[in-house]
Amino acid sequence: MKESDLSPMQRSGGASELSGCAVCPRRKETEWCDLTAQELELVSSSKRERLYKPGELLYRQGDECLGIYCIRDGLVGDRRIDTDGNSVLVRLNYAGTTLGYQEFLTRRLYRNSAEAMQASHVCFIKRSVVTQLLSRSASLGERFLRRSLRDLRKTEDAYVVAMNRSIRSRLLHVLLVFYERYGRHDDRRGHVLEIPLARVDLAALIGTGPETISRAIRQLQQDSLVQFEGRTAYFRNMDAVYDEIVTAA
Amino acid sequence: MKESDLSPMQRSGGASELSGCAVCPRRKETEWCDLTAQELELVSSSKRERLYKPGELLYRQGDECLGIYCIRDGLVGDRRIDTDGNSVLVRLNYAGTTLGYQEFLTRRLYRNSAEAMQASHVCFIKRSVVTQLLSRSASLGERFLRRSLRDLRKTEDAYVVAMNRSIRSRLLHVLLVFYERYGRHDDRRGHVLEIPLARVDLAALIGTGPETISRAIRQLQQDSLVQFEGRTAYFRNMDAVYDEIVTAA
DNA sequence: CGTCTGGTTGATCTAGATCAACAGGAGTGG
DNA sequence: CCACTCCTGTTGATCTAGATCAACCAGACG
Repeated sequence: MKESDLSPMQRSGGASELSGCAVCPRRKETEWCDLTAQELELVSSSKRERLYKPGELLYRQGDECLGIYCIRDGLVGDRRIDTDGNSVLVRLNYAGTTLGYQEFLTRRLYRNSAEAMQASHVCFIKRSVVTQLLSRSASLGERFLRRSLRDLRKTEDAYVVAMNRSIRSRLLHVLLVFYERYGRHDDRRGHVLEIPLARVDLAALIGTGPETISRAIRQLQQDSLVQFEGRTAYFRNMDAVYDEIVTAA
Repeated sequence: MKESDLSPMQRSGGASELSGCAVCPRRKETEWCDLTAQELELVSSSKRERLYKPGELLYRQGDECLGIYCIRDGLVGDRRIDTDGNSVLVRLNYAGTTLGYQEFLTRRLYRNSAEAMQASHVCFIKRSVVTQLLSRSASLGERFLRRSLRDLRKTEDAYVVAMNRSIRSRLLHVLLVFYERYGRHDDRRGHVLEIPLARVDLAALIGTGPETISRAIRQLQQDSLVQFEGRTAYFRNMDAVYDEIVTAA
């Protein structure tokens, strides 16, 4: 990638219509929720922000961690690629999520790549600033502790699910998770969901290949549980879906 | 289980030859490593300790969390059982590990059962005491943050491995982990390992059934990588083992 | 109008699950 | 001391979910 294509939308800190943590609509959901006005100003004035196109990487597995990323809008996946090229989506990070805090705090190299799954608006706060904040605000550390505990809990659950549920069941599971976040109930069309991922990524998230996902989808349609049209999913029988999640398979 | 068999070895806190956190050989490896003498006395005088036989539970998935457990000696597994009876060993906790901190800090019900995999000597510190310590010692919170980050990292790795390595490869992997902790190099017998788990539990750890483990073991013997005699394993060709771990399969 | 990319389908192969039998202790009780 | 059952582990036979390889199709894009 040449320097010139690097970032048509890149902006540096300071005053810009994109900037201003104080007015960031997501701030209240983040670890930064109880910073003082002064501290916010410190962040606002030093951060960099940027829009990423789908597929672009915020950082690459193995890179050194220079600070912390904060997703203002969009969707970013943690992707791990192992020695034989096998790629797994370890986790999805939604708007309002602080990214890379783990490597930041433990001072290690990034263990996953962070990839924009949708067009995403992301801020970057450099190490020195975060360090300052951590030393000033006692509660910030605690926020990160809670966050880490939550991530641990989720990863543990994902592990158990992966161990003993079928692909079909896991697919239903993630669809349901997506529905809770992005879904709509429309009187005409019923439960509708715009799936935020391409099939390949859906596959990587579940831990399989695109062919298998494709087949699983067809199955769900044949059993008239969920109907698919491109990236749009219609839940035909929500009760049956819930049933199948809690029960075996 | 009748009340009378419950705990022949149970001891209550106070002065006993088992007690005394100040002299606990494991303390330096734990989250409690930099408590003051006074704080240690507080813990020592209020804790309960007990020996658990293999198979016994410290607590049960779904139970309320009343405090924190600390493994002085032995081996304790976090076991998760899902609706259809499928049991998975999510993690192993070695001597010197603080157990149940997650549920303690988030005030939730236990999400896994804690089961002694070997005879284990375990201390219990009740909620009120831990809360006191947390409010006094600033570094204790940070220790738990680091611990949580480490657990997260490990679980994430386990997840990725489970997603794209074969059973055989995963078995080799855990054997190697065990070797690093329990293994010996003997001039006569080479690399020897006393496996700390029964086959069923080895299976639950890897996420399969005992039959499959049995076959995988036989395979490793046929390929003369590892030799087995009951719970003892002899690594015949350590280089080949490492090879297979880093390379594909 | 070719080429590319993302997705679907078909055919085939295999790792691993599942079911069933069995073998060696280890305890228990007569 | 033997007969019994219980428990753990091993083996065999079979079945299937899912991986893998290959072709193909439709829309996007230069």
